[in-house]
Amino acid sequence: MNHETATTAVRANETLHARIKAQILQKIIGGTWKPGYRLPVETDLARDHGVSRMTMNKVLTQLSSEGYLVRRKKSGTFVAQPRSQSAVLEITAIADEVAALGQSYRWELIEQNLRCLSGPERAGFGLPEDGAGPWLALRGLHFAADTPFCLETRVINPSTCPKAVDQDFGPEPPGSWLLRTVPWTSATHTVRAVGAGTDEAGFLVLRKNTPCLEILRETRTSDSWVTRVRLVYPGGVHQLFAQFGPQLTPAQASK
Amino acid sequence: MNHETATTAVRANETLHARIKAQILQKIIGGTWKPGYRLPVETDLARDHGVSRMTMNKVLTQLSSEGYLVRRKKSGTFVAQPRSQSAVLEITAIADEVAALGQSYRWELIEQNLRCLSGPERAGFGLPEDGAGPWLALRGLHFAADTPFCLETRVINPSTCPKAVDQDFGPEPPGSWLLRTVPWTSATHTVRAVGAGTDEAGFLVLRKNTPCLEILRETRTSDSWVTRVRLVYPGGVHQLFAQFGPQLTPAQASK
DNA sequence: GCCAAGATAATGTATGTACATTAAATGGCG
DNA sequence: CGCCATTTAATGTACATACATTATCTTGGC
Repeated sequence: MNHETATTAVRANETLHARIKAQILQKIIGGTWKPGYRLPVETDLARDHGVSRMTMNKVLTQLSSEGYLVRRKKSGTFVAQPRSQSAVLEITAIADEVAALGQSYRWELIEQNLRCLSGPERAGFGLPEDGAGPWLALRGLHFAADTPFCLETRVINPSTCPKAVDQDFGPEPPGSWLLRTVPWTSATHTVRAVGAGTDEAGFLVLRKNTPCLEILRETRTSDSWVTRVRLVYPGGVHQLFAQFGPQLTPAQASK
Repeated sequence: MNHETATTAVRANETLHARIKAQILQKIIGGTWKPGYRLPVETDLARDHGVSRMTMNKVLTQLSSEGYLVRRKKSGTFVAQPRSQSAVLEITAIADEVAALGQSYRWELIEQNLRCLSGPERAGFGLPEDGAGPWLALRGLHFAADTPFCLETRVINPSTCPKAVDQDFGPEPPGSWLLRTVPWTSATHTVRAVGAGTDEAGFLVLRKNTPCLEILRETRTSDSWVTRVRLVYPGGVHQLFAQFGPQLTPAQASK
């Protein structure tokens, strides 16, 4: 039955549903199927991939429980809207964050340039010394109720996100724009406590050396990075929040 | 076939495998089945619960992918070891953390008392004013290579963990002891940047007001809290690290 | 032209069966 | 006694089938 089209014949030895899951996931994170897109019905997908409905069901159920798809009876199966940024660590798009506090939000662009970075700048983003193409450098301030709330310093990789170069980030901050524009991403966060430097203190209206939370986030698509951002929050004001059950990474059981 | 024993007849209307999953999970988080315990084989469990092997397989597969169980072919199915603390946010048991850096580790107990807390102390743990039973109050320092690395301030709820009262936390820090002792837990983390207070600065050998990461963690079993701990790390030294794909909390798909 | 009742099309759940995979247990042979 | 081949007991995967559930669509009555 399963007649293996030429394209799928490549990677063998994984399980059947794992392979199919990967194919579908590729369409989602690659942006071929955009958020909201309704995919073919289960039975058709099963037929197209040459598997039984049960197997396709397993794939779709998994993708749904992982948050890539949303399924509704009778209506069909849809590509999910990107969850702002990790439901786990509640670092939401900053505008949402402020809105959640019931305060008015404003964004102010400070710099937008396609340029190379200085050594210290590169170090601040954890970027290597070598791959030094010109990048889109951005900086801006987020205000809540007219008080500066977060200083954002960002680079965008123009080779993975060329559209960003022509975009004007005056009206809309790059975070939410990227969220809308770039398909699916995974992110890495690093959190530290730092004292406000001279310019941070200036922008955030703090005394120098006030403790601040620094969040460094690297966002990637499949294999190259899209953007790196450093967010500096006045320490006491902001807090991260995370909740866990025992989950992920199956532990070793003793014999 | 499914003759519904008196005990299981209680909660109806959930799906079959959800109910069975809940029953098994209860044995795990309740501690009836301890970490490392080998559970009956799939076919027996299926028979005992009056369902098909496939259904039981679904339950066990899910619990395994959620990290409660570990399954090995031929060997059987085992209750997983509690994953130190959230594989997600890599806040591991502190000794592991230091070991990962390849440094020698030492723990030094400062205080261990069954007593009531002062108002400010309670506030520091985010505890309410009312429920003010006497608690086990602990404080101690973690050293890496003979440098103080983290100041730990903790309360343990004696009503959920009575054994802790008689335990001597001189040799072993309470974090890892609890990890071994208390069955399964979920945790809530709050992260802030603070300036070192007078006593923190003293213990950690810092100048007052040095930026520090403060991690407040509340650990719970099913419905009451077990312990609350405040960990204060010198800012630059420590960093949290978290990696995400899009996951959890299925998003709404547009129609 | 509106509303309600029923049909329908999609996903959701459960079962039975078959065979694959793997690592432990076993047994025989040197 | 120890090693290697074989058996076997457990989980892992895939398929076919049946029926349940539910939101949408359709149809018929007024």
